[in-house]
Amino acid sequence: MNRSRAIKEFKEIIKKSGLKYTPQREKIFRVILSTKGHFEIEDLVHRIRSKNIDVSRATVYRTLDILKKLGFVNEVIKFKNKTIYEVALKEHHDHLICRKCGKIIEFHSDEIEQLQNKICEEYQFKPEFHRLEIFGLCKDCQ
Amino acid sequence: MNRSRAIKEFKEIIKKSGLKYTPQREKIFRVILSTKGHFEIEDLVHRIRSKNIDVSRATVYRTLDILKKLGFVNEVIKFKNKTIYEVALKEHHDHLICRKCGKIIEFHSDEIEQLQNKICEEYQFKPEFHRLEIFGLCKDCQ
DNA sequence: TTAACTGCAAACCGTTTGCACGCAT
DNA sequence: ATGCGTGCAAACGGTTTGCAGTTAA
Repeated sequence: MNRSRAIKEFKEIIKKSGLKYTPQREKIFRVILSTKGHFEIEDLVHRIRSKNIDVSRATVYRTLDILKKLGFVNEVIKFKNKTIYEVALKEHHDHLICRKCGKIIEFHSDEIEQLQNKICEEYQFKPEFHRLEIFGLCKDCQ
Repeated sequence: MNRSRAIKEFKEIIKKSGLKYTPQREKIFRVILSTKGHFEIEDLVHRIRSKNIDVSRATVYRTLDILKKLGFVNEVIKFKNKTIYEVALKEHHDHLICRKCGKIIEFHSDEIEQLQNKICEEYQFKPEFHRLEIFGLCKDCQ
């Protein structure tokens, strides 16, 4: 999905949810869309500050919460007490996380997804979403 | 592994690591071993308090850190800014987490593990440990 | 008009840390 | 003897919240 399409959809969905479409929310979402890969909220706040966009920290936190609930971002992991997010516009994937340099590599495996579904059936568990993180050393850090 | 065997091993390994085997550390480890399933540190502190064991909160945190480094406990997930641990005496497994009632169901799949290894090879990534969490609704909450 | 939203600063809460004293080795 | 470990209380840092003023609908 491209950027302007995403913003349009954000606007529609936010209104459909009975929420207000404010300049702050759009600005925050735009900055997030210009992010490649993963981000944490404090980085987002700093990026916003450096662009002289006047949105308060509190609003950033509150907006992230909405974006998460509406499915525009995913919470990837809590790392050292900070929450790391990603834009949810791409296909589902999982993560290889280098515990030395912190690099995050994305991958996807249909086979693993299928096995997960099989397991959920066994336990009569209704899966909604999942997270698979493999920690270790990347090529460069070994 | 049974409890007294685990404590003995803890004692050996902690000394081998050049650390001191203190009464506090043993007491904390005993309380953890008497835990079934998963726990969070504040619960642990309260359990310890209720048994009139005099160990400070700071020492509990510091000991958990050691236990984690030595592999006696695993950090399962950070949930609502709290860290959830589990005793690492059983075989590796993954988790189905009910987002309504919070129940955690454990499962294991050799097939998934093998696929993970295959993926790591592809990326020349050296895996050390992983976490697979499937969120959804358990049998009772659907 | 009015319910939602925002900015601010203070509060929150899990976790970490500096320091003086204590104890395992 | 000595250096690691402990308890205490204060600090930390990410996140949340109460409130008074503002704004989208």
